[in-house]
Amino acid sequence: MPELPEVEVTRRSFADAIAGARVQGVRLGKPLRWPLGVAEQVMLGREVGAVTRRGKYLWLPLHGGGASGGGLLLHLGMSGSLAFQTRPAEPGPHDHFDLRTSQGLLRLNDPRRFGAVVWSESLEQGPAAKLLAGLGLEPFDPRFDGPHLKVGLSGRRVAIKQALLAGDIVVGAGNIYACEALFLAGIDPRAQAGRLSGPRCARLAAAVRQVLGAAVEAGGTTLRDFKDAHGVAGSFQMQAQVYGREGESCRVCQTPIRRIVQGQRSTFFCPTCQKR
DNA sequence: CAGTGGCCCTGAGCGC
DNA sequence: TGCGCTCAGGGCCACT
Repeated sequence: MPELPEVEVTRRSFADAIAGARVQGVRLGKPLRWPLGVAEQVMLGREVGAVTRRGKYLWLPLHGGGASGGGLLLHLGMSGSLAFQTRPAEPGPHDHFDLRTSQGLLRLNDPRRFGAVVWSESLEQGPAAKLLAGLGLEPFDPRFDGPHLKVGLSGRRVAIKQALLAGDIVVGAGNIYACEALFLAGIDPRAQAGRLSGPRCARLAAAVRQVLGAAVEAGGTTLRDFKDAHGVAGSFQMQAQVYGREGESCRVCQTPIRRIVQGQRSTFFCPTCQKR
């Protein structure tokens, strides 16, 4: 479900509300992708700091407790969402992590359980460091531009769509936004990554930033169940040009949108507007 | 080292 | 109504 925009929208929706809260307890449901890796006792009484995001991960620093550092690294996987409630409901069958605090309950709901909540001593060490190590630049980092993309893609024989999705050059463009960015840039998703010209790399870098930025502003994409931490749905799906539109006509040239499979993921594109 | 595919799970939708 | 199949917004890891 959540790509960078959904994760960012989620972050913004509860960061202020939880900042400064004291941890009062933890509840675990079924196992997520990895074990939490810390005893509840370690977190009790700690103060929640400023929630940050790196790629599709959220970092929830937990200060104090004598031992100083530490925090929780969260990932929403394919079907995860966070809710922050001041009047907590009973946990449902897919509520697999609760952080009870003095200012409300942060709850992870994740039917497929590809998501994760992992304790780490800091972002720079422990499990967090390892998980974030291979990530590319943030799309809104000024260093992410055409030349950076060109260098990252050089020598790669995979299709540009798969190279974007890999996240080691630029993070955050998942299956929806990779398709949308390639449409916006007029690039065929099957084009060989390492063969993209400088100008096309520049166009693609701009398109990635534009699509992700627009999606954040629209509150993310709600295909079926994405909601922010206060239960608000996104609306970017309304402006999707290609994703999920197989057989429908291109909004620019009326050619039917095609769906193909790349690396076991669906790709949607306009065979007329997007060129190799 | 780049590239490929399996796998971790549950639920929805569809054809029969 | 029920069954079996396919597909779904991610990404780690083993293997070639």
